[in-house]
Order: sequence, then C-alpha cells, then structure tokens
Amino acid sequence: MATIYDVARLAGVSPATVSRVFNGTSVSPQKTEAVRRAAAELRFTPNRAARTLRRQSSEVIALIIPDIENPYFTEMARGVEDVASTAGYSVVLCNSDSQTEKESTYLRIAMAENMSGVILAAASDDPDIDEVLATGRPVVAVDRRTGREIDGVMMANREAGRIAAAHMLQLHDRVAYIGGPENIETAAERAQGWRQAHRDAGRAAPDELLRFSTFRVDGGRAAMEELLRLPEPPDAVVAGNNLIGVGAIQVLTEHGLTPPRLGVAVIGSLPFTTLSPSVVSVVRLPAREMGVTAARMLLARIDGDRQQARTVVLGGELLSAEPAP
Amino acid sequence: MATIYDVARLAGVSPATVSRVFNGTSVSPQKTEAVRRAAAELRFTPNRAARTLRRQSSEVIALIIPDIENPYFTEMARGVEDVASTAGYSVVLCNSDSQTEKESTYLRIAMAENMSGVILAAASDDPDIDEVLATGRPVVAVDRRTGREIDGVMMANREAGRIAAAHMLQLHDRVAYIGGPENIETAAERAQGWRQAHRDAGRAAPDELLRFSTFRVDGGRAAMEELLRLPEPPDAVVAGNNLIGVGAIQVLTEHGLTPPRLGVAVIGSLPFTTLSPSVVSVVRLPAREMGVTAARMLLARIDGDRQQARTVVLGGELLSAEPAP
DNA sequence: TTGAAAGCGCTAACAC
DNA sequence: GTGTTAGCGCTTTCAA
Repeated sequence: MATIYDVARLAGVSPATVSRVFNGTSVSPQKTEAVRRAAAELRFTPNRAARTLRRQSSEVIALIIPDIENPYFTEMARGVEDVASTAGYSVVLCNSDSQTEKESTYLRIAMAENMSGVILAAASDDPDIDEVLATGRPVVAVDRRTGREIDGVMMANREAGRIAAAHMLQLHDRVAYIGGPENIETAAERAQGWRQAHRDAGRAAPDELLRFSTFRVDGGRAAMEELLRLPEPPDAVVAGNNLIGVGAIQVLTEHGLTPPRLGVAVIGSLPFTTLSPSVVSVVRLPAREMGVTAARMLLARIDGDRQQARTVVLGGELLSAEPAP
Repeated sequence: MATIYDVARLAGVSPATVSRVFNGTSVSPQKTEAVRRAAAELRFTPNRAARTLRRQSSEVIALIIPDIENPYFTEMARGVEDVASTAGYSVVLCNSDSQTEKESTYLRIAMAENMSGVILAAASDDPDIDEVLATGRPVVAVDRRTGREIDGVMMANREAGRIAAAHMLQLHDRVAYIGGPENIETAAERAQGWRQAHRDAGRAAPDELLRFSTFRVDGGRAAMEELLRLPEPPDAVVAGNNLIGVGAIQVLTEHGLTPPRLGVAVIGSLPFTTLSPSVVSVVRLPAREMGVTAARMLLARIDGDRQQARTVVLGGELLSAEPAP
C-alpha cells in the first residue's frame, strides 16, 4: 500500500500537502490536481491506523446488540448503517449474545480502537460504560435503558403491551402473556402494560397466565407448552417479542390450535411470517426508525452537541387481525 | 486512557518491558507482577491503533455479506464469530447490500485498517479483491465463488436443487422452480439441479415453470404470483432460498393454497417458520458450519498456512415433509 | 499556500 | 532479562 510519502514524491510536493488535499484544507488548484493524479495512479488509500493514532479518533462507530440473529436488531442495524454511512462513518456490528462479559469486551475494544462512539442495546440494566463515557466518547442507548444520563431511543413498551392485551381482551376472556426475562426492563414494562389492560377492562390480571421466559424462539415454545398444560388454559396469548411469538405459534400449530383458533397478538413484527396477516395481531415496533434516530443523535454528539441528554420514545402501531367491537 | 509509559513509570520498568508483558515474551516474575499491578491500577488497555500501525496488522477480520437481514447469513456470521473470538480475533460485520460498490468500499476499509483477513460472500462473481490479495492478506470466499485461486466454502447447490426437485417429483407432476438472480452462480446451480431431477425422472424440465427472481421475500412473492396466473399452474414449487420460500408460501396462503395443498420444498432453512414441520420439505444448508469452516481456514492462512487453495463443499440435508414412495 | 518536523502509542531490533 | 531507540503513516503546529 502506498503512503503519503510515495504520493508526495510522485506529485512533487511535501507529505503535508498530500495530507491537506485529503483533509480539505486549502491547497492551490495545481498542487491539488497533481496530488489527486498521483494518488489515483498509486491507488493510495490513507492508512487508517495511522490516522486514528494521530487524530485520537476514528470514523467508526460501534453498534452492540444482544442477538444478531433477531430480525428486530438487524432491522435496527440497517437504520444505523444507512445514516452512518451517509455521513462517512463505518459501523462495526458487535454481538454481545446477551452476555455482559462479551459486551464489556466489545466496549473495551471500542475504546482501544479510538472509535468515535457507541450505540448500545445493553445486555443488562447496568452496562459497563462508565470508562467509555470517561474518555468523552458519546454512547447512545437503544431499546434498553442504562441508568446513565445519556441519550437514548426507547420503544413505548408499556403502551405496546397495553394495546396488544387490550385488543385481545375485546374478544377473549383469558389472555396470557409471555415475556422476556423479568430483569430486562423491556420485558417487565410490556408485562405491566398487559396488567394495565386488565385493570382498564375492570378485571384482575390473571397472574397464573403470566410467564417470563427468554426473548428467543425456544423461550416462547417452552412457555406456551406450559400454558397449554394448565388446568384452565388461556384462550389468547400476547407474545412479548417477535421470537416469542414465533415459538408460541409453532407450539399452537403443533397442538392444532393455529391462530385464530387461539387468539395471538405479538409485540414487534412477526419475522418472515407465512401466516395470513389476518390471523395474528401485531403491534409493530419501528426498529429501523430506532436505529436511524440513535445514529443521528450519536453523530450530533460526535459533532460536539452538548445539550442535555434526551430520551426519544417511539410508539408502536397496532396492525389488527381482529375487528374492534 | 493510560499508555505504556504511564504503566512503566508506575511499575518502575521500561516501556518495552510493559509491552513484553502484554505480548508474552520473557520477563522476570517480579517485573511481570509489578507491571500487571500497575496496569490494573491504571486500567490500562493497549491502544489498538498504535499497535496496528506498528505491527502492520490487527486482530480483526472482516466478514462481508450481501444481506444482513437474511438469517442464512446471520447464522453463518455466528459461526465465524464463535471461531474467531475463541482465537482472540474480533469480527467486523459489513453489509454490502448486494452492491459491488459498497463491497469495494468495505474491502478498502479492511485494507486501510490493516485487518488480518477477509471472509467474503461476494455480491458478484467478480469481486474487487485483487488489491487485498496483493497486500498478502488472505481472503476466504463463502457461499459464492470469486473466480480467484483462493480458499472457499461452498454449498452443494446443484445437488441441493436436485434433491429438492426430485423429492417434489415423487408426488407431483408440475414442479416449478423460483431462484435468485440468474447471474448469481448459487442461483444458477440450484436451477440446474432442478433440471437434472427432471432428466433423472425421464422428463423434460418444464422451462415455463422456471423463474429467476431475487433472493428476497418480495422476489419469491412476485414469482409465485406469476406462476399461479399461468394457464396451467404448477402443483408444486421449489424455492431457491429461505426468503423466496417465505414469499412463495405467503402468496400461496393468500390464495388458499397453503402447503401441503400445493407442494413446497425450500432450499435452506425456513426462518422462524410457524408452519408445522410436516408440510414443507426443507433441504437444510449448514450455514453455521460454513462460517465455522471459513473462519478456521482464514485463521490458518493468517498463521502462515501456505498450502494450495482449497474449496470445501458442504452438503445439504433433506428434511422431508412427504413420504418417500 | 507550503514545507519541516514533532509526535500519537506501540513494538522490535539492538545493545548491554 | 532489560533498556534505549527508531519508526510504523499520518496530522498538525510552527515558520517561512
């Protein structure tokens, strides 16, 4: 790989001038042209490690998510990437696998690589970000709060849970809820919405129909199996995220209870569904928009935005499978 | 962030000794201990930009895929990541979006960042990798060939197509095929398998039932719609990849033809399916294994393996929905 | 506008 | 085994 010295020699200028051409400071038109020509001829690309070392920052942002195989997060990643790449930033996608340890490793790497900032969908409610913040690098939280005074983009989880459950309660009596791990705020909030819907309908929330599981397909499967084994099983279920929805519907299908035989509402889009859209209600969560918003906030911070930390809350949209009364 | 000079001062040794402690060359136990203590106290993490600049290589590998929202590729990514992170390497996941231009950009970044190697699922059959290869960095091709003499891990595409079609031909007469873009080898090979199956069965391949589309859900949808509008529609269909399968089944469902009313075989796993496993035949492609194998080959090359380029071909596994005769 | 030169933090060759 | 030192390729003062 050619260096600026090679380019400088070929163009008959100093290395500093080459650098200036590539960084937009004023250079005479002739020299600019000569440098461009030489750079093209040598297929010169600035060495990023050197640039990063010198500048103490690189045009890379880290996006750390808990599950790269979950379409909700990949959709969000697309949003982040589109905004970032338009602004000339690259995105490094890191999969924490919901493990705080892996997450910390990636956070250290982000620092050690002098990355410009981090977008974090945290694996726990107390992620290891203080050191990153101490270096002055911005962090934006997505989907899950961090307990820090930083920018964030969240979903209206409680409201999403409430809408989904309320919708089911219009046509069903015993509406179950399967959520993610109780210690993850997202999951807890959505469950609160389910409770709220019962209260709003003047009923007691049937806690025997509430299950906290994992945000994965197998979690949805296990919980649904359990619910069906109950002496008095539910006649409808709210799935706390997309993958739980998939697992629950799989189990229902295996038991001959494919929706709408048993009512199903899912929080988040049903990924790659092959069901008719008219049989399952979905509270669509705008994942891509969450990514776009987070990326914009982060870039603004990188550009020196110093205003107080803001949290943007995005609402879900009910795509109803069943008629409102 | 602390530097090795800070650590050296605190530990009462030279910077070189600190470096040695972190790089495994011989240092006396006492000094090692002193350095470790000082490093811990200062929360020292080696600056990667500096290390990379000096070493001319970083412990990062790039994984470039055409569609980050396709579970086939994210499953592969998991395989790559598991192997790489065990070996102390980080994986940077790049989404080329099937655009050769974006792909080239990421390849340049990989070079400019001095990454150790690249795993590439190419967007075209002639990707822009010669410069990377010229720098001596290894590239391993996955899923799609590159026309270069480099290591690769491919699926037995033709065979997968043949098995899927042969299976459908056991119970059906008019077996259609919907594949990805004809100019992508993967797609063309699988279609050849479909033709082969017809020949093997002593029939002419019904080319009016062959559709080349995109490897996405909308591609599968459009092609399936077309096929159903035919004066003499098919009674079974082979989907050339997972997402085409999803799109095709969606359309069938909307037309009241949910499998098994019309026979469906899919090449690749049906992502997050909510169908009963007994209604759709799947030729499972071992995506994770492809990633694992590719990562191992790449790491071996990085470690100096100089043997001739090899291509590993992985076979698919038929998960049958319908009884063999 | 341009060039010379210092230095970002680290590693590796060399000297002891 | 350990320290000194040069230098990876770039950006950015400082002077001209």
